[in-house]
Amino acid sequence: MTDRLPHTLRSDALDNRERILEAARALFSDDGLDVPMREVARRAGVGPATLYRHFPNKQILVADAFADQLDACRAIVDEGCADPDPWHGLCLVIEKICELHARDRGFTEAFLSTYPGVKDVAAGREYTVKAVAELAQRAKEAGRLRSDFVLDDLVLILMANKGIHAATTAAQVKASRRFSGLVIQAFEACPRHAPLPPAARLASAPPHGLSR
Amino acid sequence: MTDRLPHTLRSDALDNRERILEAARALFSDDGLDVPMREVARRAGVGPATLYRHFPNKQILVADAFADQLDACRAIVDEGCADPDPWHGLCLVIEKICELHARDRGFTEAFLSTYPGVKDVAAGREYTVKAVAELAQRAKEAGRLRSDFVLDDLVLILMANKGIHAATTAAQVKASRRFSGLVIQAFEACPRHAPLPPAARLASAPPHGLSR
DNA sequence: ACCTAAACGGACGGGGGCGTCCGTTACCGT
DNA sequence: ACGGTAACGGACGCCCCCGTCCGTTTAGGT
Repeated sequence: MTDRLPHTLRSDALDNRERILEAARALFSDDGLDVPMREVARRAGVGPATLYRHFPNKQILVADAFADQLDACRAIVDEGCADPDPWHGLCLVIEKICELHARDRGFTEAFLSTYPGVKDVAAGREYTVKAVAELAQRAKEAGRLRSDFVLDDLVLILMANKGIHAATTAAQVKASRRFSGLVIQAFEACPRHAPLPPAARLASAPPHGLSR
Repeated sequence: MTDRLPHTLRSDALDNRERILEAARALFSDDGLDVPMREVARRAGVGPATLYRHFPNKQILVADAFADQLDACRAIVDEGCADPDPWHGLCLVIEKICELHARDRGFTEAFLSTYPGVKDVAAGREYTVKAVAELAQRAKEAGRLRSDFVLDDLVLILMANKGIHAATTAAQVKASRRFSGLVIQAFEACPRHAPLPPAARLASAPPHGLSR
C-alpha cells in the first residue's frame, strides 16, 4: 500500500526545491525582495511553473527562504540574553542583528514587513522582540541602559538600519557597524544626556510592496 | 511683431501646470515617488498627455515638484550656519531636516536619489552638504561635536531616517523626532563615549528605481 | 464674431512582472 | 524493461505602468 499523500518528494523535485531556495536566498540577499520570480527561476535553472509549484506565491517563497535567517536572529538574541552582563548582551544583539540585516538586504525587508499570510516571519519577529524586551529591562536595571529607552526604539533602529541598505552601496556592512556604534552610544545611560523626545508607537510595519 | 518663441503659456496651460505640480507634490509627499504618473494626472484633473507635455518624464516632474523643498532645505542649513553656536546650529539642522524628510516621503527619495539628468536636486544637495560640512567643522572646534564625526555620518543618518519612513505609519514625524534626538546625543562629544567603528564612504546614493 | 494655433485628452503600443495551463519528460516501483 | 504518474517548462493571459499619437477643443488676437 502506497501512502495516500505523497509526503515524500521525488528526487528531482527535491533537488529543484533546494536549488530554488538557494537561488532565492542569493538574489534576495543581494538585490532585495523586488527580484522577479522569473529571475529566481532562471538562476535555479528551472521554469517559472516549477517555481510556482513549489512555492505558490512570492510571499511563501520569501518566508521559506528566510527561515534560517530567522533562526540566526533567534540565536543572536538567545546569545545576548545568555550574557551575564545584560548591557553587553544588548549591545551584542544590536550589533549583530544590524550586521545580519546589513549582509542580507532581503531579510531586512522580510523581517520588517508583515505581509498577510506569512506567519513564520511574524512569529519569529514576535519571539525576538519579546526576548529583547526582557534583556533591555535587565540592562536598564543594571543602570547601563538609559531609563527612557523604549522597545520601539529598537524597531526604530532596525527600520533606520534598513534605510542604510536600501541603496546598493559597497561597504554596507561597514556603514551598518558605524551606525550601530552610534546608536549604542545614544542608548547608553549618561548623565550628560538630555531627555529624549517622546517615543512613537511603531507597532509592526505595514506590508511591503509585494502586492503588485 | 509677436515673439517668435511663445515664452508665455496660455492661461489654461499655466493653470494645468500649476495643478499638476500641486497634485504631484501632494501624492509624492504622502505616498513616495512610486505613484503612477496617471494618478498624478487624474488628481490634477488632466489627461496623461497633458502631464507629459508639461513634464516630459517622471524625473523632471519630480525635480520640479521638489524645487521648493530644496529651497526649504537650503533655508534650514543657512539658518543653522547663521546660529552663533555651531553645535546648536548643527542640532537644529539635523532635527529640522529629519523632520522635513519625515513630513515628505517623496522628498527623501528624491533627495537621496541622484537619478541621471536631474541636476537641480543633485546640485541642491551638493550645496547643502557642503555648508553643513563647514558647520560641523566649527562645532567640532567648539568641542561640542565629537572629533571622530565624519560628514558621511550625516548621509548615514539621512538614509537611516529614510528607512524610518519607508513604511507608511502614522506618527512618522514623532518617530523621526525621537530618532534625531538619539542621533544628536550620539554625536555629542562625551568623555564616556568609546571610539566609533570606522566611517564608511557612502558618496552619493545610487539611483532610485525610476527607470521602470 | 471668427480664425488659427496652442493646448487638450482618449486611445494606443511597448515592456515587464505575476501566476496558470497543458503537452512533454523522466523518475521510480514493479 | 516498462508503465503510470509525479514533475517539468514553454507559452499564455492578465494587469499595471510608461510615454506617444492624433483628432478635438478652446484660448485669445484681430
